[in-house]
Amino acid sequence: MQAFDNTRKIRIVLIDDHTLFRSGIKALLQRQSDFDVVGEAADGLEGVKLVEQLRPDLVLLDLDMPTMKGNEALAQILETQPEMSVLMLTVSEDGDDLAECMRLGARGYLLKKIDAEFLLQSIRHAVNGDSVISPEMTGKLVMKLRRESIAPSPQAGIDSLTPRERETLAWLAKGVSNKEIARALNLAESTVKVHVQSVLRKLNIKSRVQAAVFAVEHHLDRID
Amino acid sequence: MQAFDNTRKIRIVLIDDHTLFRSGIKALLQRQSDFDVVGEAADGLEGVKLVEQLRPDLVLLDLDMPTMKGNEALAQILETQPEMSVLMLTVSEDGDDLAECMRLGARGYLLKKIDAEFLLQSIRHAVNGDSVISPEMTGKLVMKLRRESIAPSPQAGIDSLTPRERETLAWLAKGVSNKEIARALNLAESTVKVHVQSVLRKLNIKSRVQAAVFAVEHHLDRID
DNA sequence: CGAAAAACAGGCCAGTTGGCTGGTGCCGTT
DNA sequence: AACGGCACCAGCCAACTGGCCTGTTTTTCG
Repeated sequence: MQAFDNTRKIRIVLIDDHTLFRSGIKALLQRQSDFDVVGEAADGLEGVKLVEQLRPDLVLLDLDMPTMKGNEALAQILETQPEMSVLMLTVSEDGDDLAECMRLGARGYLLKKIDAEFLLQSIRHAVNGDSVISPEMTGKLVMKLRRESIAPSPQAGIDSLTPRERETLAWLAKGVSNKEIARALNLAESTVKVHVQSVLRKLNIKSRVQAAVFAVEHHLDRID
Repeated sequence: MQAFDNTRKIRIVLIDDHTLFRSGIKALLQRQSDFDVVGEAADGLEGVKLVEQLRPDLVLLDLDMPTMKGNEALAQILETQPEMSVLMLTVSEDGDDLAECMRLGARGYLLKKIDAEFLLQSIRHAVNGDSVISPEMTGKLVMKLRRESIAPSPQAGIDSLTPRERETLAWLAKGVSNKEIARALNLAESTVKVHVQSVLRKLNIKSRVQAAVFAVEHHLDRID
């Protein structure tokens, strides 16, 4: 279970745009004999560079930051260091934020309202390779799972859809008619029909109903 | 956040086939001033009856038991008391066990190797409506999520659907035409149309596409 | 039992969809 | 300049859908 060499301190990098918050967390972590905050950054861009330089054992990363959003920073960090333990530490209780970060490969997702002890324990879990999620958010993850538990589908064709086709599909999944989609996208109905046709052909399915189901199952039903 | 009336003790039922284990957990819980173990059972069958009699605030349920498996017991409990907080407490680190229990509606999934403090905290989280999962297992849940997919939604009209209408809806969600549904269910097409009409009316939606999306989002797209 | 609910069936009609052919213009690559 | 990909638009037609009508039979339940 103990995958981490516990004779060495856990080297941590802190990335958050709130200076005061960083100070507090840093003080809290430094009180622990086995933690060492080796660097901090106030935005994603700076943070990514810092992580690449310092190669810490763990990164605490805020989601809502200027210049580079936390999820982008997460993606960049994992691109060069796929095994890095990154714990998201955020105020966002949005299930989509949670899902996106975990899909990207975050080691955990913690809400800022957790208590100190939970944070400390979570960090230790994380460096040992476990995933941690705030209890308030676990339910949302379960919800995602329950919804998405049904789908062996033509995943392949999904990439071949053009932006316009995706957009049309998203509207289609709302259950509206071609005419209404045309009005929404400011197109002729005939154009919408062409797009729908393309979607059906590319996904190798037979009806718009199946297209709608496909869209829902692959989260393509949001219009951005 | 505090959904639970904390002036009252949390009434707990313990279901596990290992007597010694039950005794230990019971002793542990009784040491807490806010916990009260009101009943225990050595197998699922007995446990389900006990839960229906006692209506506790929370159930600790083992997965691996004789006569009735924990997941069956879970399903039976939730059938009569859908809001019951059931925490699975098991040795199984199988991701599929985890996923099945959470899909069925368990409030949490805890490994027996967790420490006492974590169990106590988890119980408190659970009665407050949060979901809890052993950190070692959270990663497996995330894995499931990364492979599968999404969707939130409202509507209580589900209950008003008759069995035949549900069946029709399930077929509808496959994307087939009324004629094909008729063939599948051995009905006249006109009958299928009536059922579809009823579904649209009862769910207060406008098109079969929306009905299909609804079915998928509510897991009504399986034909039993 | 008897009433109510559900399931079944046929038909009518306007509107929509699926599937097709053929056309225009734009853009980036070659 | 030629090419392919994308977005756009028009029109055709058979088939299907949504909505609504009238009924009958079966099931459910007080």
